[in-house]
Amino acid sequence: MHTFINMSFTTFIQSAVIKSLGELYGQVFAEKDFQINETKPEFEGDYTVVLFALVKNLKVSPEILAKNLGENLIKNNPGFISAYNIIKAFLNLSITEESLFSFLKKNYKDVCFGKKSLKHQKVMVEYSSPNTNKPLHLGHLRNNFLGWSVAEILKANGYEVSKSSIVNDRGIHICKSMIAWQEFANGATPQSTHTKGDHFVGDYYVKFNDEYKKEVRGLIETGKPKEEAEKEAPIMKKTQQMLLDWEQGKPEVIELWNTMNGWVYKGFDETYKRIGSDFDQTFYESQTYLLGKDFVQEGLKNGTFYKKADGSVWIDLSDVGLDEKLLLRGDGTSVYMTQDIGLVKQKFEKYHLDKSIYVIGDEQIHHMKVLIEICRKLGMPFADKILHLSYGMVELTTGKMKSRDGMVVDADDLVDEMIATSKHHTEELGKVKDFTDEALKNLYETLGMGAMKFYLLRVDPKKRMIFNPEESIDFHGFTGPFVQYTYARIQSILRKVGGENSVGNGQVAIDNEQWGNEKLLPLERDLIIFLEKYSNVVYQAAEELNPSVIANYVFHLAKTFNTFYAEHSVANAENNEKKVLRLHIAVMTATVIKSALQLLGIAVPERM
RNA sequence: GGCCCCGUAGCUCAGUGGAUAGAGCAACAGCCUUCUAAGCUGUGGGUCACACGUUCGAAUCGUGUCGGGGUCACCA
Repeated sequence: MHTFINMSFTTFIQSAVIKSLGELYGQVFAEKDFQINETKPEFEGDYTVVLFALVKNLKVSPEILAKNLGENLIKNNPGFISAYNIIKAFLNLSITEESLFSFLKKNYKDVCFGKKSLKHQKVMVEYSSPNTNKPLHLGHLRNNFLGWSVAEILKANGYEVSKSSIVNDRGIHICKSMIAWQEFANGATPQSTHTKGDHFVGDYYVKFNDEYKKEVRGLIETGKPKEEAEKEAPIMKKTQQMLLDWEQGKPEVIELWNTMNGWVYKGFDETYKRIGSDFDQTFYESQTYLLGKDFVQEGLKNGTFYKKADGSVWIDLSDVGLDEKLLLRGDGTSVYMTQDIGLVKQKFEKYHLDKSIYVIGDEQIHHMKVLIEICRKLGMPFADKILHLSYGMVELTTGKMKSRDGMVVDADDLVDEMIATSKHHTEELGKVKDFTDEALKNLYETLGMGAMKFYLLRVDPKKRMIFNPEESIDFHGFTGPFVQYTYARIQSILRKVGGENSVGNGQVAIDNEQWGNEKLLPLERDLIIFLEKYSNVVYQAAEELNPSVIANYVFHLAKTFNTFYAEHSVANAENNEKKVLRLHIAVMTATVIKSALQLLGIAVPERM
């Protein structure tokens, strides 16, 4: 008899316990009535049923309940549960080796292991969303990696995902760098100065702020109050005039705007290519900022909005604990919120989304709350399908990053540094001296980006994180390269065993070998049990929109394999059965590592 | 001030109702004629901010206090 388990072990145990309890006590329980945990390493067993809640409910002693349940579980599932033991009200269950073997045989080289089939639900993940007045920095990297990874995780769970970005390409801040360029550049261009376009424009944004501060200081010295000085600084006045000219479509302003944005886009494209960000749709605020005036009229008509004496339009949200919110200025121009609602509406109508996820920093939690509430009040059917995936700011040990003051960790610089560091480490170790220049370049990129992405994704998104620019990102321990190294070592084993024909994962011919009679050693058992949990981890990561769940899992997996690797030989195992078993474990570990890292946007090297 | 988030080892972080709270880094001591030492093993390091409460059981839930951050724009 062969027990074939077509669900996760935990799920199977859950339903088995429910069935047994029904037989024993004639009562129907749900999953929430008891807990299944993994058994602590100091005890015998693989999974633990925590019985305290049931003891209370059934009014029996823990010992008797555990004994009855343990025996019934074995009786009903002899192919799956081999033994039980009881400590206090913890019922520890051991899984049969037969189940572990059949699990391994079925899944060991399945690249889709852990992923779900299509569920016909459309999700849009909006991320990155840069301003076109400055280059990307460390905070944007967290956003980009998060958005990309969450999209992959959702795909792995069967969602149809499209990635989008809204480019913030208009407004007063864009005019600031335009004015500064007009005033100080003397016609310089990225080409003439050999500067990357986004950096070139960003430099003028900084220049604007320097000049503005200088002017304000000057005005204060002539006796003007600070507030007045800030309003009257000539460069600021010019900028405000430029914004008006832009909105009226003044040709020379539009031309300059197009030129400078073009420079920035060229720079962004380069960076996006290096960090692996891509988008199925790109929205430009210059094309969407007028959206939303229609629904304002509608809202006025049905009484959701109201007009003040100066003609401005508002909504009152005090009934849900929020303030009044302006939607249209007295002069009829719209604000950020108005545009945002217009774009949301357009997105849902055009793409028929089941969910729209916004990857935006936690400083905008309030804004998104207001946005959703207004949609709800307007009776928009998608109001509750909007999700704000908020993440904490990346702060430096020296404080917050400010583009205005140039106090930032620049994305391009950091990428360069990571790649240089991986080159340095690789050369020092000298293991890949036979690589071609092309292969070396790829390896440096794989490792450098791996270190960086893992570093930013291993932390719970909603927590803010602190980056110390003095200490560069590590390549040892809880890092991307650590996990990549485990993968490369497994490939090395496979090359050794598979000989010349082996070109990578799963290429060793072991499908037809006879094995499964040798008793499992503890580390072998741990690895199989841990591999089995991958499906649950992929599911959990999607539920929580949290890639750190994957990062933590894959690190633990690599760590466990490394311990196993140090203790037991695969290629020179005690006998052929052991060798075949360990090859199954090794191949599956590599398969899961590759799959998990892919969900984080990280590639794996065959050698390193 | 109102609302929201956070506080776990020297540092960076896991752990959200279960067994003696875990990793990595840093420090120290070991391990390369045997599948890659970017690795492995071990040692030291904790009033889980504090107090009270709920519970058979609390880092985890509730209330309060202290400390840090965010936000409450006719900026985006």
